[in-house]
Amino acid sequence: MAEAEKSSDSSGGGGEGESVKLFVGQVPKHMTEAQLLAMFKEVAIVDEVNIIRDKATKASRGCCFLICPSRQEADKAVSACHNKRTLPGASSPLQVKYADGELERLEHKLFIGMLPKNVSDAEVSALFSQYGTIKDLQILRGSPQTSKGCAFLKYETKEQALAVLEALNGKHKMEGSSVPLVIKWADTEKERQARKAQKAQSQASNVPHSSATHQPSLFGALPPMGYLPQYNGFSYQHPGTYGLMQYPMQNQPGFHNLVSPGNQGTALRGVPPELVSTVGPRNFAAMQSAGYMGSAYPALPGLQYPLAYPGGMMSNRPLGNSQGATQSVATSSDLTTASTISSSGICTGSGGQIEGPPGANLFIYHIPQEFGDQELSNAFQAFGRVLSAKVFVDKATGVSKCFGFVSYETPTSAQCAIDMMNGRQLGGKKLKVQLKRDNKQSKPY
DNA sequence: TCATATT
Repeated sequence: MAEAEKSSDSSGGGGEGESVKLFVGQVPKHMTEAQLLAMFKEVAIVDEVNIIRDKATKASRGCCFLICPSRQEADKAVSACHNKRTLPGASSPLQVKYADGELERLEHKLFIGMLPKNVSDAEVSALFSQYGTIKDLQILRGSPQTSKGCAFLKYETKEQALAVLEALNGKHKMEGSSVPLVIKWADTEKERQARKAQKAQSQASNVPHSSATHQPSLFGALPPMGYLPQYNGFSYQHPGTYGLMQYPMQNQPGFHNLVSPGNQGTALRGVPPELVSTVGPRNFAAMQSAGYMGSAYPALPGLQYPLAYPGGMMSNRPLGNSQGATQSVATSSDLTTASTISSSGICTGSGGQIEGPPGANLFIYHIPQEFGDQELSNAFQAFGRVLSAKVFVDKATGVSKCFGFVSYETPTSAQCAIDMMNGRQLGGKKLKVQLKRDNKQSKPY
């Protein structure tokens, strides 16, 4: 209080002193923004603290964002705090890092597409240095003399990147090329992972006939990705969501067919009416079993992306970020909804994890890769009422990490499960079943 | 290999 401590203000809106957002994890849920601000101000200049809260309950989610006026200050906060101290009530030390997408934003990194195959570093360099100082340039190559037609480039400042975007994107043809360059902000790490996950998913859905003996997986029934996006170019897309649908293939008909009938009206929006009957629930199953999946769709017009990237010519990442809001790769709770959960009214605890009393919670390792929450729950329900079952998955790829938790109502059930299941062969490996470690020891008083 | 979370 008192001192008006502004960062080097200078004049109007120069592109200098960009503020930096940090993500902080392992923040005890009871701490206030004021407390956190006071704490972080001891090590760096911090303009703002925002606790991340549950949308519904407003409860702290145990993490927050910090806004620092410069990279220098942000780095001070990181080096002073990250893994350095544990706040009272937290189970492990503070995690302080650049928020998602922040590093990329600060690097002014661009993706350049539609480069000629035979382009040289010198040519690209010469062209792009007209607009600013190149800090880094990588042309993706298949062999030393052939490019893959794209590159990544970092400029010193955002203004330089904006200048080249304005000047060249979609406008400039390089020698030896018949199409103009495509220039856009490079994907953030998160976007890349989302893309990767989708690719993985589409690969999985491309093996139509492998389900002879085992139970068909949810994704096994999906048509290959990339068939729907074109329709977003028509007017079928809900107008209110159009701008956000950067990866429209998440509206997969196969997926939504597994959702309750009441949802299908909205689930299928974006699909032209004449197609609904084709991919509708009943016919879909028939097509699937008849092995039509590979051939039914390609007859549709315009199936190829006009460009290597969906999103095409537009460099549509604004200043901060945003989008990604709709980019859920099928989450475990979606799957839970979709699968037949009926069995025994188990709550698999999607969302907040329900813990049982002390001694009633299990940690399980070597869970078969293909197990989800529901399968885990099923495997352990013989020994008592399962309050929750959670398999941990890689956030980006959706791949199981092969460990998880099961919580029972009573320690007896848990012990029984250990006796019966520990060391039991399930899938390829032997399960390891043990009591979950208890993190919260004594209360501080 | 123990609940890690990005308004």
